[in-house]
Amino acid sequence: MCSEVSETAARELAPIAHHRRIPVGQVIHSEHQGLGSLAIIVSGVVKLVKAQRDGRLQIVGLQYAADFVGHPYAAKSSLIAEATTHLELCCFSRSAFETLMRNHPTLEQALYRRALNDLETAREWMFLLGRKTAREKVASLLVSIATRINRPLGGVGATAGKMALQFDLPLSRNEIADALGLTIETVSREMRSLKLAGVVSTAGRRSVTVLNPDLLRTIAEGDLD
Amino acid sequence: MCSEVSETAARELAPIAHHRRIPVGQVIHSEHQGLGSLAIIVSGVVKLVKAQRDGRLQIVGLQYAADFVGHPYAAKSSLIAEATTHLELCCFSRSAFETLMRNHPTLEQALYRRALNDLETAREWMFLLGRKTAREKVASLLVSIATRINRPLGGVGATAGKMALQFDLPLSRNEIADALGLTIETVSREMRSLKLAGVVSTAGRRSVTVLNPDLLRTIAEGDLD
DNA sequence: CTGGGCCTTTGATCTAGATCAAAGTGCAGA
DNA sequence: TCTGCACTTTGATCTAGATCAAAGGCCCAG
Repeated sequence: MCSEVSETAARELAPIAHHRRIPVGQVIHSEHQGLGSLAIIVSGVVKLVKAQRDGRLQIVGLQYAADFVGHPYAAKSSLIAEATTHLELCCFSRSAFETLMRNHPTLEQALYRRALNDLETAREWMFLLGRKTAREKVASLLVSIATRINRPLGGVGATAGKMALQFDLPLSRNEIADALGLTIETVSREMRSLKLAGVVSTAGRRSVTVLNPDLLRTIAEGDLD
Repeated sequence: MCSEVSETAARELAPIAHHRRIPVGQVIHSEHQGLGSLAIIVSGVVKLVKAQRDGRLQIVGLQYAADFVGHPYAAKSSLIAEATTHLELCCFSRSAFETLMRNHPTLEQALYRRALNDLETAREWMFLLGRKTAREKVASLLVSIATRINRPLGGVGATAGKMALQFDLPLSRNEIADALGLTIETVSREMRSLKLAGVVSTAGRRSVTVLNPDLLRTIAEGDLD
């Protein structure tokens, strides 16, 4: 059930893997004593948070099923990784994994490509944080979540750009605010505005239905208003 | 004169490298027709820009001497890379470099580490864009530039955290604004404020002298205001 | 099924930084 | 050395989103 990272290397990966279940809110690894392990997410969502002494927070990454959490070789990284939903992980000891990596170029290359993807995603988000309006930010997050939340292990490029039309937010309003560089009040108001515009509807605290995916994407891209 | 990327692989790298001089403002590669080449910066500064149809810009990365521009394997990346100063590059054809990479794990690993560094830097910047005040942003950029601008090829970890006390900004006010998610007027006002506070002084449009590096760093970290 | 805490929404007001508008001023070219 | 203009500074005003404040309402424990 674990992996699908690479082809032949997967066989050697399996023996050193172990499965873990993690409750909401638990910290996977924090600061640089993230010593422990590397992991692939089997199900659930992990947020990567950068925090400052004074309490300011910024979510700098969301990892979904099939994504990696933690980086081999990475020295520092002052990040906290925390489960935002119930989580199933497939964990590897860092040292065992790095050893394996050195012997399997395909594995190393797969990880390298993931790092490049993460970098691209981070830079996309930099544009959002620096230049988008609150409304565009909220719409963008919804598109991003809808596009990634239901993609199962394996379907990396296949279902590209396909939005889920109904899903549960993996984040609280507070976490959404910390992902978008906004306050929770502004997030709430922009959600309402999108509902009034008939773009989405909600039920309970977490459930979202996308009524007009094209419009949602248009708003997210800033091609409107 | 080119490289110092890795140890033994450097010998094979040299033959496929060629040197290029680039004037200010020239685009190195753009969108995904960045077909051309990968490059190591010998001297000068490159900005990585993400742009939207409506003209909004965000600088999502600055690359200095010894840094790589362009990523092997990278499929997409809707980025524009442009020289913000006069530039000397050491270029490699993408295909030749990738072939070489496949045969030299040390090279691949070196690139992987660079990608992880870029990722860490991008996430640091996400915090800045999402959660710092204008004053903190400007101070942070000055610290960042002062720390990197004079570090020559090779001195990666050695001079870590050491700020140059006098340097020329590699960016115009407009570029600074696009890096920080601000307007040029706000940048100007915050610069003045830092000058009035005796933290820095300026001469001409580009030259900056850091009068109080500790205070500058403290302001950047948000431990003060 | 029911009470209460906590997350969320909604409203009123404030403000950091944007926008609009005019002067300066460094600097490349004549 | 001088001149033109793009870049930058400075000032006045506006506004998107923050902050402050007060209900609601979801959801879990009992």
